[in-house]
Amino acid sequence: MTTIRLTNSKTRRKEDFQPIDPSNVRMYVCGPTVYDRAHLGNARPVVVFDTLYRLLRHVYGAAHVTYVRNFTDVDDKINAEALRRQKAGSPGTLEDLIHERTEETIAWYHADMDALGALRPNQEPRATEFIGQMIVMTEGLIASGHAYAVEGHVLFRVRSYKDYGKLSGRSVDDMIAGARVEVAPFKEDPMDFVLWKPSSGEEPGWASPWGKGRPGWHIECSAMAHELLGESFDIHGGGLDLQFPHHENEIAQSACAHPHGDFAHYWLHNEMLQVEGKKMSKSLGNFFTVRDLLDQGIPGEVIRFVFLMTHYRSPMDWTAEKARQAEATLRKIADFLHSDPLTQPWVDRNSVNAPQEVIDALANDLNTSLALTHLSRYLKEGDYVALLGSLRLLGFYPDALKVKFATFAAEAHENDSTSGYSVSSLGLSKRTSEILVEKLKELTSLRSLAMASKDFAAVDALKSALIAAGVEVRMSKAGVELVPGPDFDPAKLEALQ
RNA sequence: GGCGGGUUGGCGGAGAGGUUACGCAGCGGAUUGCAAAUCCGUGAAGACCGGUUCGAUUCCGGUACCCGCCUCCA
Repeated sequence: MTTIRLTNSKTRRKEDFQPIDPSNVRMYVCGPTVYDRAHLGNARPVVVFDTLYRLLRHVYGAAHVTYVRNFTDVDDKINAEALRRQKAGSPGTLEDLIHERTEETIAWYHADMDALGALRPNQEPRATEFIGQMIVMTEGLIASGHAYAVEGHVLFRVRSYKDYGKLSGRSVDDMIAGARVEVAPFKEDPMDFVLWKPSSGEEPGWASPWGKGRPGWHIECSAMAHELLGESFDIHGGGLDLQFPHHENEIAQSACAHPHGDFAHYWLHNEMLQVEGKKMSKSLGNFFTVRDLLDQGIPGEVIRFVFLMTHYRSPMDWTAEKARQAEATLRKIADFLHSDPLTQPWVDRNSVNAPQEVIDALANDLNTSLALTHLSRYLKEGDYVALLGSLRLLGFYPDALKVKFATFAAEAHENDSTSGYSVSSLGLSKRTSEILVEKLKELTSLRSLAMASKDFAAVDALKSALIAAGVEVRMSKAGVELVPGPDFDPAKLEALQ
């Protein structure tokens, strides 16, 4: 069996992955706060852990992996948006409006992440469905002396957990020395963090032993991971920015609440995303969502491919140039997949496996970049089976690639014995195809005239016009081919009429 | 200030203690009415200083620079 090796943030080492129970490998990944469309940075951990999920399913069997990713639907930004809508006259209670907002955001999230080829996790719990468990856990922490209630708040007593700071390599004393946070006066220790806080009149809240309130951010993941995966599970993932304080606090809560378990055995953190060399931020004006890219016509497969080009523990720079390269490669792959079926070996697409070297690349701490290198080689060598298996493992669907990326080609060919036209059309309208064929005929006849007269002016004029419309023009002894490229604009083509 | 990560050829980006990464771009050639596409070939690297070693871009230490986190942003 393939041994998966993963860099464990907990030990700062690359380790052999040994599941607690190979018949039920369990992974928890911190999901989004559902207050708005997912931005591109949100998508990186989704693709990273989707890749790991697919690898785990490959190695242990699809039925033996449980992947949980939460939706954080308790949040000040959600409340603020709901309140804004209420004040703008939307009907319904504040709770209704909050629910409406989170439902709509979750639907967007699903649509956007589906477009990236990410499998849905086995479970996607929402914080609001686990408030009871959070309260029970908080009560337990108070009872065992790890937390204290004060002024409607419940705070975790950081000093009560000796390993606090171990995951992120920080000491409580150092952090206090360098702290820039304003400290609430009722905290015993400046680093103590909130498990429960009171809700004011217009904020959503739940009844609790400490009055009407809502949970702190960190407790939800501890409570849901415990409920769905148990006291100990295998992998906990998320973005590097969550390592501190979020994951540190999760560990502290869980370890103290469930002293017999040891929470997550392997912690994985993906590095952050940049855009054209800079941090993506609203203030720099380089902030965009996954939906923005999709709407610009950049397919999800391109986004996924660009992500996979960079190792997950390196910062990834999103650039237009990378998107261009990724798209060019996907087009080549699609053209190859779309080539004459008779030249390709017959395989059952749904069962073909990736070559071992691709599995090995992923098993070596998710070396997706190396996996893509292998993939390019299969393309170059025309190894249909290896390519198909690799695409599947990496989360690309051959049929979708063909529809989105395979070239439409209108081709006129002639030789001594035959001449004719062939059209292969995917994803273009009938009208566009017809115009393309018309232009092809026109170009072909102009060209034969020019070949005799040696006056190529008319041919070149038509050729330039086609190129301007984003259509690649290929002329050879065998005939003429028109291939709409990435910049193809049907409107410009039609204007040539 | 504290903590963590990084620095590979024009650009992107891997592996491996000694032997070509690879992709894009470039250059040369084949091909073409001209191009495009395709194919063939090709130059170019390991921030800096020191150590370990027969040998380091790869291991260890230091320096410089860059990035992130410490602010309920993945």
